[in-house]
Amino acid sequence: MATKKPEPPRSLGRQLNFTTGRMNALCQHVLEPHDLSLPQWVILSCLWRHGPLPVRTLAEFVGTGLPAASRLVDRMAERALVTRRADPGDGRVTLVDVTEKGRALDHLASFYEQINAALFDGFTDAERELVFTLLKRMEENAVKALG
Amino acid sequence: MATKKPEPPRSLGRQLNFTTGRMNALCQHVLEPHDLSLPQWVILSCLWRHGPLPVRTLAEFVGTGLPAASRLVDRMAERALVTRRADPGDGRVTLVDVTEKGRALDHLASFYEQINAALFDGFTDAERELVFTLLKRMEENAVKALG
DNA sequence: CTAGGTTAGTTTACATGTAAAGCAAAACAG
DNA sequence: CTGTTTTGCTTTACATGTAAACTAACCTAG
Repeated sequence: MATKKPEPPRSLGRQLNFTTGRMNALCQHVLEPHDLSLPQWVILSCLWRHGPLPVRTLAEFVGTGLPAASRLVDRMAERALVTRRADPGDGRVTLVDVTEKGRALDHLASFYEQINAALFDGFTDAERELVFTLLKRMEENAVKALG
Repeated sequence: MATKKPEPPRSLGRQLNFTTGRMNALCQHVLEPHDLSLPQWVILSCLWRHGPLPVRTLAEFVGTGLPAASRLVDRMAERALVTRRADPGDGRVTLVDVTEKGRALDHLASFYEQINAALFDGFTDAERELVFTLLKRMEENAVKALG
């Protein structure tokens, strides 16, 4: 009956994207009841621990460009999770701070540990360390290859 | 001078997303001269090796839902890289096939090996195997945690 | 002080992802 | 055969990512 199932080649990119994708799906699944997306949680987790911050700092923390961070802040501000205000010391800087409503979610501050635990289920301590080490080395190789 | 640099916690999700993000940036960088995005390359690489295929099969291969795959095919059809036609045997199915113009790019068929090589630079064979094994186990754990 | 360059942020245009609704064809139950 | 369900795909609405253009504020050289 020839079940047309093209076998994908053994590609690192494929495996990385699939693993990361599944993990992000799991994150979204856990955050959904709280009406938070993963990038929004990252922003909040940054603000919970380090006071008001410039948009640039948030962008670096989230790992995206300024425009993406700016718009994330937009939406979160619309939902009254954060506020914007000009930095009194530097008129260019927009300081983002968390509101009461945003702080009310700070019980999610260590939700990522729950994800770590789920993904690392059955892993030895040495294997967990290895995962971080290997991923970091690949990241550095990618950066190097980008020139 | 207090360089405000919030230290992110040691999060697997963070490391996975950053490593994968860097690698995808590298992929886009390599594909850019050929006017191909990474998902578009994945579709083509599937069509190059296995004849005309239904949209569903492409979606599974790319790792996204049907709507995303359908729209990818849209754009690639606009650029005359692929064609759509109804499956003569099943009127519901849209068969996607690569055009001459699309096939002209098939020298990129093993471009992912170049990415593998760049990311694995300095890795022993055992380490490369380990990366696949560990990533696969995490992926399975994520799927399991999703229920 | 002013001119030019840099920096921070926003806005716009566009590619991609998901979820949910809609549609047409096939499969199935009676 | 007919009515219902399932399946495959598309469409729409929306969140997110990037790149490039634009604005505003700061910095620096003169």
